Amino acid sequence: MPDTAFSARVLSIVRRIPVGRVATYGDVAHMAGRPRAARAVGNIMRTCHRHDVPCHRVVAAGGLVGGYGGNEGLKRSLLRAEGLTVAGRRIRQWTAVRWQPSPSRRPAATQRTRPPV
DNA sequence: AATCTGACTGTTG
DNA sequence: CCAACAGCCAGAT
Repeated sequence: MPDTAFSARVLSIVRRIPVGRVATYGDVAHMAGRPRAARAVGNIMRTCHRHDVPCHRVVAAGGLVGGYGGNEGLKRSLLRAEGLTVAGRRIRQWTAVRWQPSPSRRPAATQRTRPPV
């Protein structure tokens, strides 16, 4: 994947997603400044094989697991290994595990690093 | 520059 | 709930 400003922003954002939390392709696109580039984010994830980028924490809209290079089972396993519960293609406790870097004005105080199990 | 390709998404039937 | 469709976007040809 090329070394563009967009992909660099996307990668740095994905790297910040905490263990046990997830963000949608659209969320990442929005954080990267391209609200409608969800599909492009998916393409970046698809071609990013860096071990320091937790691409399995980037999921589809509505709490769906989404794709993973034809190995969605592995993606589910990785998410479960981080404490998430996955039923079929859907992630449980969706609103609780969805990562939002700045939900309000006091991120640190309200921010939860791990889901309430 | 034009076209094709999807780890996407919202709408519609 | 599922499938088809139509937008959308960055990257690769």
